[in-house]
Amino acid sequence: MKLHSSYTNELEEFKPLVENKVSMYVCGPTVYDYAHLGHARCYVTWDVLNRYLRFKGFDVTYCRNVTDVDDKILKKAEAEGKTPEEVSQHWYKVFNESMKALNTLKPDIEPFATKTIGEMIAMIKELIEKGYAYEVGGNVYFRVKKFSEYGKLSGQPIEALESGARVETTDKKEDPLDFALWKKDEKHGYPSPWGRGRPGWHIECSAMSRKHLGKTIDIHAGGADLVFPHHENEIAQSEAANDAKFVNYWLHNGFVTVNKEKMSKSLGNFLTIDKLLEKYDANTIRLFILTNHYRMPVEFSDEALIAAENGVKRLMNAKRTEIDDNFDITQTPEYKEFTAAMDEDMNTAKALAVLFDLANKANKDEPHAFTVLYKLASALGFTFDKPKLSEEELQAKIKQAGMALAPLARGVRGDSMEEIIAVRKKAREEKNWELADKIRIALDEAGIVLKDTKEGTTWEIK
RNA sequence: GGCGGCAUGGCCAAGUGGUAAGGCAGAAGCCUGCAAAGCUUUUACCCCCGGUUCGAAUCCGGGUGCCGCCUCCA
Repeated sequence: MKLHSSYTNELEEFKPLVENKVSMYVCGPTVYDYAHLGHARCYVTWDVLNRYLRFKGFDVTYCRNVTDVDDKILKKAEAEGKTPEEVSQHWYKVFNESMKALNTLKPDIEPFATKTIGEMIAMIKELIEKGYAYEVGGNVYFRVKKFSEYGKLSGQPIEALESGARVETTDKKEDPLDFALWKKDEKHGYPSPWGRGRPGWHIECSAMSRKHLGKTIDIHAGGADLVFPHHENEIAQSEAANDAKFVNYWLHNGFVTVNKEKMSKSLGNFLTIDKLLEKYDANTIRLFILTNHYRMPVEFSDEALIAAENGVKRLMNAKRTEIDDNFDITQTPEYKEFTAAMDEDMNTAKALAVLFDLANKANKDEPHAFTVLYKLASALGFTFDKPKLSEEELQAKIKQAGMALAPLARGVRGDSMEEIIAVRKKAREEKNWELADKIRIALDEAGIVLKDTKEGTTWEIK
């Protein structure tokens, strides 16, 4: 499999450190607000990588952190009169629900920053001992110029960074480029050798990654906006502290855009996952995301989501057969096309074309086509399960239709689908098309779709 | 200003040297009592100008337009 490394800016053959095992770290959310479509894109993209590597037989350890110590959390807590813990716990729960609703696999390890403070402090101490960091009045900074390879990920010459660096008037830093490892904070801080304070954002990932996955890992992924400074700084911290290469494959996803502009909190042009899920299901959002290559920008629009929704219908409407687990899909040309596409830096657009091809074949009764479709689509995180309705919800729908029908057809009580279909069948046999159509419309309005086939009439929930 | 990316039919998009996958939308036909679903058919001078080549959407040079990062940000 080839992956695009942000580090070399080239496609590279993926070779894990340990054969068949993959360690993968994805920068997780700062939990203080709703996640939006941009976040969904990120986490769905890496969910697909995670799933696909497993599908290929790799033993993946997927770690995605939760940043629960941050200025924004403190600010929110203050504004709402809550503790920072209450705020982060609440929004973590919301985030989790969104991820579940999007049908992403739960990471194997989901470390919290607040539970890794000890490791962060230890790492900062190591950096100070090695001369890569220094303390000034309760703050600790990383000495950027000391790390000679600084800028290698973002491709920025150090001079360029220097001229653009922000100089704060109150700053006690030796150099404007230096960034904080530890910030003094008497009020909400944690005890440390430098007094009470909080960790800087970058050290969190370095420490959590080392704690859970080791000094050198296979894959580190995240949004393209994290390249600089976040990932650049992670490299500096980790490699300076560990004397070892930090990450073998740096992977970055592109943004979701609105009117060609990046969707972001600050621009206010975002759509939360919550809101989105009210209108579109997880498959639709996933198809919308996977239609584009993960490194390219994706332009959001309702038109695009509706197109994705219709595409999902095509997949879901494929003629279903029993899944034959004994059938070896790896010998099929479709499997080969699919994996060839995915192996080429996750060419999901091409992989999707194979899925549509399989749907067409299933509809033409090609044997095993649905089995292959089901398995390949599942590898991308699509689900063929219908949204589950409780018995009560289903009864409510049937009753709604039954009530609408009662005045039209004597004897219809609307107790069961069998009864309603039988009434319609009789109407059709009597060529009473008007009644037959009204029954179909009433059911449709209640969210139940009828399909007339040679074998008889079937129904399903919309 | 520094670094990086993108420009393919109405919309989305694949495609890195041999005359353009796929999806959505549209049109026509089949099927159907009518539908829905499905099946079949159907629309491209690949941003512009040069160059290399027998041959370029694909390589090189020069333009034009758009976007991202350089500050918290997926």
